[in-house]
Formats: sequence, structure tokens, C-alpha cells
Amino acid sequence: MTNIKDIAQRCGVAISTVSRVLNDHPDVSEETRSKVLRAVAELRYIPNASARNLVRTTSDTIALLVKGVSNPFFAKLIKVIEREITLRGYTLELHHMDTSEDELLIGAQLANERKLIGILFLGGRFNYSPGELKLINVPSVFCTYTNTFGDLDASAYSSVAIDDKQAARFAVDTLVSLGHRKIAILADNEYDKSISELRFQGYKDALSSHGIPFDPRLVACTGTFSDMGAIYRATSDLIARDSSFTAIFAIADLMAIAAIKALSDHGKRVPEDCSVVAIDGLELSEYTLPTLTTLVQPVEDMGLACSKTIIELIEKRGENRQFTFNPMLRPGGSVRRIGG
Amino acid sequence: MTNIKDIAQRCGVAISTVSRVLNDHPDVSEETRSKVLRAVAELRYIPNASARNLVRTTSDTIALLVKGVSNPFFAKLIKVIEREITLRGYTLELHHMDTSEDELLIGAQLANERKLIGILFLGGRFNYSPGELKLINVPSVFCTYTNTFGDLDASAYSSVAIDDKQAARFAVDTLVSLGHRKIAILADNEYDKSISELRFQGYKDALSSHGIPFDPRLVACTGTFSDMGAIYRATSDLIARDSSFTAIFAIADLMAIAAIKALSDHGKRVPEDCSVVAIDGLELSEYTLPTLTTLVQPVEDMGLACSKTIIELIEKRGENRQFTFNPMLRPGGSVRRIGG
DNA sequence: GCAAGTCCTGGAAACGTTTCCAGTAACGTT
DNA sequence: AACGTTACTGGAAACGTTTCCAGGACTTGC
Repeated sequence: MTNIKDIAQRCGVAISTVSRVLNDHPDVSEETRSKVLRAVAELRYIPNASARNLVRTTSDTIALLVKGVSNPFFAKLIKVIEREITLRGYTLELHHMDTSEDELLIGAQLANERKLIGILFLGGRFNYSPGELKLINVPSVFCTYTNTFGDLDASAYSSVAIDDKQAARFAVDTLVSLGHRKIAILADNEYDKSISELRFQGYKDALSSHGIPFDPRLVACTGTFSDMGAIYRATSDLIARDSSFTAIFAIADLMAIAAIKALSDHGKRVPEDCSVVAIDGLELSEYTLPTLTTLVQPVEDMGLACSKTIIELIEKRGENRQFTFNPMLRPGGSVRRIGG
Repeated sequence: MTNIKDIAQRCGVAISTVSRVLNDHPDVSEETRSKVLRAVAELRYIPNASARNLVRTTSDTIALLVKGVSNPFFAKLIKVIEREITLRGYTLELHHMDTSEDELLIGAQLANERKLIGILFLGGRFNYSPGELKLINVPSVFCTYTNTFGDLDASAYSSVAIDDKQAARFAVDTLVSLGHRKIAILADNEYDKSISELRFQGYKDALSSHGIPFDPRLVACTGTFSDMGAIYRATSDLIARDSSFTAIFAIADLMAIAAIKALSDHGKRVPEDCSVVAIDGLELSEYTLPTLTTLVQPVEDMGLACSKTIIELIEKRGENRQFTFNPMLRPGGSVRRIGG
């Protein structure tokens, strides 16, 4: 491998000069600059990232810590994020975590050991204490969830999410406005202070604002966002328990799809016998039968917000901030006016 | 940040001794070992990866180069791979490429600059020449495709894939055995020597083995694996062109799902008016209406094979090898005997 | 003609490890 | 008692950069 010394030697200049050329420092004559660049090209010189990182006591790597879910929504989000990050010359490192692991601890450890310059948290809970948040001493952004519980100062963290509670409320409102009153919910009630909890809250809020009593028998708990088998079984259990509901609100598209299958297998047609509304807005959901009525998360915008924010934080061009996007209703064939 | 020197100082030993303890070298007394380990714990010492990589002239990072597609199949595969890689103490770096980019060139560049110890290629073409393959001077594995064209020596590369041609043949055989003879194909004919070409070959082979003439009018070219809108339109075009077919073979589950929607929108029911078979075996496809008849790629095994192979190559415990898995037919509701 | 400033360059320290080499002490062997 | 072994340890070079500091060669202003 050719290194910076080889270049220096061949050009008859000092190592430091080569370094200056490579890092676009101003104080170098046009002549030496081009001489060095020519040598770099000829010798196919590729700088050694470890050496640079060592002396700079930093790296060019942003970690993406993904938790639990393997939701197609995440796949798209990751794609957008990756594109932006690499476009800006940074590198993205992928880490997957189980639901049981503590993302902040793992993030802190990684940040030190690998000299990360930033962390993107994807999925998981958000019940951090201010003290816990301080564990992470590099810029970080929490994607897809935000501190709606209000116990954190806005300057203490960055986040990108939709207004989950609002989205759920909107989904349920849609159903109510079509005459539905017995509305079941399909949710993953794994952790507290999670997306799931927020959407569940929104569901309850919407019911109460319409004077509909909350019925715990209409809650189907899947325990997962991604395991469609479990979701299917949870829906089947729900039907077995009380099949008087006329609509289901699923907190994720994939849940709705599994639920529709379960309903169909139990002889309930969608939307004739049961309406279904979800949150996510996957492209896929436009191509199911029936197509899904769902609240679309602006995944492209959200991905951009994530990468833009983390890069601004890293380059010290911005402060911590919270993005809250509004999901848009995408009407599909999975809902119908009751008795309609 | 505390470093190895701090530990050495506090313990009254040399830096080299601390290093030996940290790297589990044998020649160190039990007493000093425990003394050092205690200090490491107390000072919360975390070794600097850059420094280690610099002197070792290597890193602990394996890159995953994903091309084009954002197929849910890949999402699952990536998850399995990531788990295994981190379990073994390595780090996974994620790079996404456009279809237009040359993965080998990019891989070679990355390998040098970031001192990668291995590369996993995911998706894309496989028409490399032996010379091109030599560009990559680190262990690498090509996931989801293999050199079925036979112009490469088996010792020159590693790969993990299903027998794509065989899978396609099996899919079409299934349709023929149910009496279908006018079988359309839905494929992405972007690159040569790709998965797409192999499955297309299998389709043609199967037809000819049953004495069915190949009809180019029954080929719907999507130009993409992932853009469901494009797939939908390709299917609509197909129907508009010649709707006499009684079955569709889609080379991916997602394509089949979009196709079923297109068929339905044109008044063709699946499976009554048209049968559909695909390849992938996504979990999702068990929950569509109708459920998909599809050839399941053993994603878990494939992911394990990828990570196992790359790690063995890195640790010099194995040679280049090619894995070819056999997909299994998962019967669904999307096929029916003709006239049945 | 000289001081002050500008522009460019070279030398060398520093970053935090690993690893080679040499060296010491204790120990058993002859 | 001399010597080879063994078990452990310390010192120092090396990895390939960046960056600080100093200095030389010009230019400019007086």
C-alpha cells in the first residue's frame, strides 16, 4: 500500500505538505498542489482512515442503532438515511439490538470505543431520564419517537417522529365519522413510553372525546410489530373473545394486513363486515386487497430530517431540535360507512 | 478519555503488559492480570479502535454492499447477517448502491480506505470477469446470486444463493401441472447475468420442456424489484396487450402482490381467472388475500451461510465455496387447476 | 536598505495501540 | 557453581496520519 510518505518522496516535498493538499488547506502553491495531486492519482494513493481518526481522535462514522422491529417502514427509512449520510462523506455503521437491550448503554459504549461522531436511534422506547441521556456524549437523533411526555428539556435531545397520539386520534376519528362505535385496537404493548403507548393513548382519547366508553375486551395485544403470526393469533383471539366490533384500528400497516387475513379466515369481510385503519402508509399497502386506509408517515422527509439534523449537530451548525410530522390520511378500500 | 498508559501507570506496570492482558496473551502472571483488569474496570477504560487498527493495519469491519432493491427479503437477510457478525465481535458497515454503480470498484476502494476485513455483496449483477474479481483483495461473499454461467473457477469466489433457474422451472412446472399453458412472466430485466436473467431462463426452459412455445408478448418487464407502481403498470400493460394468459409467474413476491392488485382492478380474480406463483417466500405473503403460492428462500440459512463463510475466510479457517440452497414450495391460495 | 508582513514549506511531536526484542529473576539440571 | 530454561516484564519502534511551530524566501512600506 502506498502511503503519504511515498507521495511526499516522489514529489520531493514534505509529508505535511501532502497532508495539506489532501485536506484542502489554503496555504499551498498551485504548483505543488497539482504536482501532489498527480502523484496521488498515479500511485493510486488511498488515505488510511485509522491513522487519520487516531490523530484527530474522532472518526467519520455515524452508527444506526435499530431496535427490534424489521418493519418495511424502517427499511425505507434506513435507505433514505444511508443515502444522505454517505453523500456527505460520512460512513454508516449498522447495529441491531434486541428489545431487551439498553440502547443508551450500548450507544455510549460504541461511541467511545469506535470514536463515533453520531448515533441515530431507530425504534425502541423513549423513557430516558435526563441523566441517562447524558451518557451519550456524541450528537444523536432519536428517530420515530419523541418525548411527548414532556419531562425532558427540548435542548437535551433531537428527535424525528410523527405526532403518534394525534395520528391515532385521527385514525379513530375517521372510523367514528363513518358510524363505527365498537372499535377494536391492535397494538404492541411491550414497553412503556413507546410508540405503541402513544398510539394507544390516542385511541383512548378519541373514544372518550366521542363519548364512547373504552372497552378492554377490544384490545388485542400483539407483543410485536413484526411477527405476523403473532399478530394473526392476537386478532383471532380478539374475534373469539368478542366479535361485535365493526372496526379495527391497527397501529401499523403490517398489523392491519395480518388482521385482515385473520378476519377473512373467520368469515368476516373487509370492509363489508369490518373496517380497518392503520398507521404507516407503506407502499405495499396500496397494493393489498382491499387497499389499506392508512395514515402515511412521510418517510422520505423523516429520513432527510434525521440525516440533516445529525449532520448539523456534528458539524456544529445547529442545535438540538424536535421534528414532528403530520401523517396524511391515504384513503383505501378497507373502510366503509357502517351499514353502508 | 483514559488510555492504556493510564492503566499502566496506575498499576505500576509497562504499557506492553497491559496490552498483553487486554489481548489475552498467555505470558502474564495471574497477579498482574487481575490487577490490570481491576484498573480497567475502575477507570472504565475503553480501547481505541483506531489505534489498534492502525498498528494492526486492519480493522474489525465487514462492509455490506447492498444494491438497488429494498426488498423485504433483504431486510430479513440483513438482520440475520448483522446478528451473526456482531456476535463474533466484528462490526458491520452499511453501504447502499444505485444500480448504475460498479460494486466491485466501490468495494475495492472501500476495502483499502477503511481497511475492511471483508465484504458482503447483496444484490446486483454477477457478470464479473476473473480480472475484475481480483480487484477485491479482501474476503468477500456474494449473497443471493452465484455464477451459474460457469465461466469462473469455484476457488475464485464465494457465494450464497438459491438455484434460481431451478426455482423458476419449479414454479412454472407447478403451473403447468395444473393445466396452465399460457403463462405470463413478470420480471425485472435490468441487467444481464442477474437473478432476473436466471429466473427468466428457468421460465423459458420449463416452457420448452413441456413443449409450450415461448411467447414474448407474455413477458412483462418491470425494470425494478421494488417499485410496486412500476410493477402494477407493467402488469396492466400486459393485460392490455394480451389477456389470454391463465397464469403469471412473478420472479419476486412483491411483484406477485402488485400483479394480483392489477389483475383485480382489471376484473380478473386470483385464482379463479388467473393463477399466480412467485419466488421469495416472505412472511408477508402468507397473510395476503389470497395467500401467495411461492417458493421459499431459506433466508435464515442463507444469512447464516453468508456470515459463516465470510468469517471463516477472514479467520483463514476456510476456502472459497458456493452455497446453493433449494427453495421449498409453500402452497397458497393464488393458484388453481385450470377450469377447476 | 531594512523591518515587518505574507506566503509557502519542512521538521517533528503527537495520537494510542501492538509487537518485537532484550532482559531479569527464579528454578531445575548437571 | 555454572548454565540452560522458563516465566514474566519493560522498553522502544512502528503504524500513517494531522498539526503545531519555526523558518526561509519574497514582497511591501518606510
